[in-house]
Amino acid sequence: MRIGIIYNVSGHHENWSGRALESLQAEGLRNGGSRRAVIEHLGAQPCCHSAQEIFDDIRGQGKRIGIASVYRALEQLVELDLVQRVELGDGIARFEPAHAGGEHHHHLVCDDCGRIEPFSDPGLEKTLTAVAERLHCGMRSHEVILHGSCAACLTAAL
Amino acid sequence: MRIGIIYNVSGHHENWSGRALESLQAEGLRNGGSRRAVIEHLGAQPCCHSAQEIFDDIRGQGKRIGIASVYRALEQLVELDLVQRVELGDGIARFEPAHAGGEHHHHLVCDDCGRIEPFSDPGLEKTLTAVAERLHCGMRSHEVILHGSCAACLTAAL
DNA sequence: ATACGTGCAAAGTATTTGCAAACGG
DNA sequence: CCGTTTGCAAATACTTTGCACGTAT
Repeated sequence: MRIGIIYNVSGHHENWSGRALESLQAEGLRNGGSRRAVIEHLGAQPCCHSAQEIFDDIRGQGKRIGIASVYRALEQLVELDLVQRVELGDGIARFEPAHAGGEHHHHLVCDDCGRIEPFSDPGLEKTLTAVAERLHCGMRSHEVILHGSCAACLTAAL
Repeated sequence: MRIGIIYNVSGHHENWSGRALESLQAEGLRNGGSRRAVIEHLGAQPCCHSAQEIFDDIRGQGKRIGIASVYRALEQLVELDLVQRVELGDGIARFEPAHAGGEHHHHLVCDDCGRIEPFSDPGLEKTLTAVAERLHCGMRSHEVILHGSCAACLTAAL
């Protein structure tokens, strides 16, 4: 099944791109066109996208870029904790800006229509922190995936 | 990084294999040697394994099996909700018996040593149910992945 | 000037598919 | 028997790597 995207969460960080570019500069990395294009693309997205989607979109803007550069940029950004890599169960890795504060979101995958719906829940975050505490593990990130039917498919099934 | 396994959760369902074989029979499916071998292997494992690991283990017992049969069996079992497919962030799909009752577990991935530690938490399950309720989604399964350091690596780092 | 960044093409893995032979009921 | 299941090999899909050339600093 093809997995698509539903944009329901509007609050993506306004200036994640700027922060990311600064972080790279602080690392002594240069500012070539491809990595910058990937960062700008990610910063404009409210939810996760695959390397292929990012590549296609950037090419669609008429820019010349290779898919290898997309993967290389993503790898570096993940390494610096600026990007979170997400695997939702269809064998394709997706990537989205990692937000430092409480703007974290998770994903609901609709097994009927394949769409991805982001959601967030403060109680869930608190519970996860408590669980990590109990396990005595140094939790650096976490990821929750709900599988089922999205609200739209549930309604349509009536 | 290579991801390995830590076996810390002992309570895997005693007779999952039997139930799975019955379900297949009820579906009118036949009982060939390869699918049965995959089911018996899964039933004996406390945590998730990749298709390649399952294949290697079955071959190691001297049985003749093709990796395509492993993938085909897993696909059917996932379809019937007898097996849960899990992706932990390294691009390899893993599979484990899906337990109907409350014996569900989740995964802590140690980013230092690569091991996978299963854990369970009743409070977490309740929170997830509540979240699904609030989202009005028909939740059929869910998956939580914690990334960080396992207790052993935290201790070693002192 | 020099080391890092990039595009392309080739290689590497994980997974799926085609097919003829083997097998279960 | 007849349709399912299987092993093998080939094909596919996603991702990584090698390398020569371009570019930022």
